[in-house]
Order: sequence, then structure tokens, then C-alpha cells
Amino acid sequence: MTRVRFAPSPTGYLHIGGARTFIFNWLHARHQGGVVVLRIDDTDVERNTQTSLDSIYEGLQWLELGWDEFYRQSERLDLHRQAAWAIFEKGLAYRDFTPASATPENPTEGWLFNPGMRELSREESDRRADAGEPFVLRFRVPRDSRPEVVVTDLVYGVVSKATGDLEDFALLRSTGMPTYHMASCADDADLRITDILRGQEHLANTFKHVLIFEALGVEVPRMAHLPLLMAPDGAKLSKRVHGPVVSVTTYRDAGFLPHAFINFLSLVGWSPKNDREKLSRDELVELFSLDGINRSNATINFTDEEPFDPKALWLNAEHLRALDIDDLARQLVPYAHEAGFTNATPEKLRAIAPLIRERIRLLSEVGTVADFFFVEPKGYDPAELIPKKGDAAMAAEALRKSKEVLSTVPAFDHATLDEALRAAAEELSIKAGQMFQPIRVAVCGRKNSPPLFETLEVLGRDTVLTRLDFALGIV
RNA sequence: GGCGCUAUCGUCUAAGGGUUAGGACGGAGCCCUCUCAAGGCUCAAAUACGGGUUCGAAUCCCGUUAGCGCUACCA
Repeated sequence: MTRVRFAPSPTGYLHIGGARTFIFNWLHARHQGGVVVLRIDDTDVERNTQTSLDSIYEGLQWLELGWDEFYRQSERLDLHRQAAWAIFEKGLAYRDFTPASATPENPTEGWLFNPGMRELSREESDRRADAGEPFVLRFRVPRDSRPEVVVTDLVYGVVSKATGDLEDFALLRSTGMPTYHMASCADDADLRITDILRGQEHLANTFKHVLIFEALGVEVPRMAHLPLLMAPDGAKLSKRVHGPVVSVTTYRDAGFLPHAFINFLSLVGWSPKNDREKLSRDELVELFSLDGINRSNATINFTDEEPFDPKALWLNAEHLRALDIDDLARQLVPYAHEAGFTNATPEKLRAIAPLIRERIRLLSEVGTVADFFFVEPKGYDPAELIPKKGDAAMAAEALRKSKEVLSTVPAFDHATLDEALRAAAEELSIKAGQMFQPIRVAVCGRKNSPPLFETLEVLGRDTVLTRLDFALGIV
């Protein structure tokens, strides 16, 4: 049984890199019919915050992928400590009494261990510990008996590191708290994690982890490291320097569909190798394979002006267009309210949805694309009313004529409107387009809009006539 | 500095010894059209650099350069 885990630490917001790691884990597990474990790696008490934890839940819940088991490392500290001391008992770890301030002597030089501590006798070590002297528990890297540590990564292939280049890393801090390496491996072993998919920044840590797993006497899980997500400036994505664009909730708030967002992220660093781009969640589960994962970092393409990767936008638009009208209308409701359209009822949105479905890339764009369905367009420049190759007089004439026609037309539907308005244009000896533009601007407040007749139909005769009057007054 | 990893159009990627180096987004143009979209068609756009190996290299090897990561009692 495949068991994977996603192990965020609540020291920051859930950003899209973390989300992608979760997605890949989820996809991998579901593809194999396995189990997804969510584990909060909160052993760094100093930096943990509740808001980070909330942000992680919020982001993860929005993805609608779910998980099967849940753990918090802070509730499993005894397990981690027991594991660490088991390693110590086997002689594979030792107490280091060097004060913390003295350890990082010179970070630019290869530090391996603090002098004198490795070879402390068990008796002396116990004695000093009993006397209350603080210490960290360090792993005793077997540099003499073993030339290198070899890992076969499912993405990066065989990678190895000389033990002579591996420092004696800490297992337990002087506070007794486990380090990330210790807690992570003890938990992975205890939770019987079979496949570890995580960011490539952990590739170098993997050698240490292999040593820990071996010391624990457990099988080393399969490893698959994922290429990192970078910002266009070449730096790793970070909330501090790149702003809210890296936060999952930003995508949610802008009106991404969760499965479109998942679709986008799944395609960065991974390829189904069949030129497919728009993929449903089920298709992703079926197609997902570690073979398709890349080894090089990928850049998310955003700018200050456009915070979302154009491809993410396009994919979202694709998924939006694939939604059925009722579903789309339902999803639009909160965004219409957010835009300030207090009169945006589900019924009205249901009527508008077909008109904007192919014109929005984000659900929030209902606010800019469909505004005139909810508020009177009055701020436009009267010059906009003037049709191409026409003048103000032509605009006024077209407006007057359309008012006359629209107030008497027998039905207010597409076919009737189409026929009546075209006939009116002919009567005035102007082109249909010259007839339509003043109406469009009067009714929508701008030159770009959904198709005119459908728009008029949704707006209704009274509203349309009122707006034509207003336009006539300013033209 | 040491160690590890990586390098194909602007971006995401396919091709893993033999292809006119393919697709997608974005860009440009044309068509469709009541505007805007959507849709259709077309075009521009890449194997980091230098050496090998080979009949043949984007692909294998070495070097250079660049980027990223690790080098903590952070994760």
C-alpha cells in the first residue's frame, strides 16, 4: 500500500510551491490507490504561528483534494525522542556538550563536528549529562567505515555523497526538542510512509535521512524530489519579496477554479508527455506518473501588472467555459457580491452567465465584465456614443430611432430585436454596426460588451429605454 | 569556499543517438463577426558555451559558465 505524506511547517503561508508538492503527493497516492497523510511539522516552536496553520488549512481545503490521515508532530515528541535515544544506545549518536554559540565557527569552511565530543566515553557523557550540562545529540556519521551514501531518487536517479562531506548533524537540540531531520524520519518510519515526494531543497538532506532510517533499522522509503518553483527574477518564490501572488488564497480570491489551479500547477515540473494541457482531476490521477517529473526548476511567469501566469489564466478560462451554466452562475454569486453588486441574485446571474462565460478568465472578472447588469452606466464619455464614420448627429438619430423601435417592438427577444434593429438601420441608411454601437454604449457604458441582443433581452425593456433616454440627454 | 543538483522558443514543456527540434501559453497576422470575446487558419520564436566519442549528438562523456539547493541546536 502506497502511503505518502505532505508535511508543511506552519511558519508561513501556504504558497503555490507547497500546494504543488501536496498536489503531486495526492496525485501519486490516488493513482496507486494509496493513502495521503497530512502531517504538520511544527517542531520549530519559535517560528510556528496559528495564522500560518490556518492559512495552510484554508488553502488545502480550497483545493478540494482532501487527505486520509492527520498528525501534528508536536503531539508526537516522545516518539521522536525515543527514536533518537535508540540511535544513541546503538552507539550511532553522541552527546555534544559544546555551547551553541561555539558551534558555527566558520560557516564558509566545511565543519564536520566539534572537537573532543565524538570520542567522549559513555561514562563521561552520562556523568556530564547527569550533572545537568546541556548538550545536543548528534548523529555519528560513519566516515571511516563507509565511503559514501547512495540514494536512488525516483526523479533524479542515483545520487551519492561522500560521508567525508557530511557533518555530524543534530538529532536533538539542547532543549530536548527533536530537529527536523529526527522528527521527520521518526514519523515517516512510524507512519509507514512508503513514498516521499518533496521539494528538491531536501535532496541534499536525503543522505542524512538515509543514515537515520538505517540507524532506526527501518526500510528507507522511496524518494522523489520535485524541482522547485521560481519567481521570474530567478529567486525562490517567497511571500516577502514577491507578495501575495505566491499565496494559494490569492488565487482563490481572484476566482480561480480549484481544479483549474491544480491543472496549472500539475503542469509545472511534470508532463503527461502527450501534449494534453487541459486535464480534469480524474484525468490527472489516471495520467500521473513519476516518470513525467522534470529535474530542472520551473519559473512561474508573473509580473507586477499581471500577478498570474498567463497560462494559469488561460487554463482557468478553459475550465470556466467547460462549466455548465447553473454551476457557473452559482460560483459567480460570491464574486458578484464582492464586487458590490448587492442586487446580484442567483436568478439574474443565471441569465448573465451564458453571456460572460466566454469573456472572463477569472470569476472575479464578473465585476468588470458584467457591471452594467447591476449598476447604471453613467460615467462614460459621450463621445463613445458616436459610431464609426459617424458624428454626434448620427448617434442621436440612431438612439432616437432605437428608442422608438424598442418601445414598440412586440417581443423583447433576440430574433425580434435583431430584425427590428436591422430594419431601423436600413431605414436610416446607416450600417448595422453604426446603429448598434450607440445602443451598446448607452446600455453598457462602453464599446465592448456581450452580444447586443442577448444583453438587451436580459436587461429588459424598461431598463434599456431608461438608459437610451440618459444617453440622448448627453450625446 | 566545500558538496549536491540543473541547463530546449519569453514562459511551461515534448523528443533521451538519425525529426524540417513537436505542442501549449503569450506575441504578430488573417478569417469569422453587431463590439469584445470564443473559434478556425498562418507566422515569428529554442537545444548556454567549448571540447571530445560517433558515419551521425539537443540526446553520451569531459570542461567552462550560469542558476538553484545543502553546508544550523530552520524546515
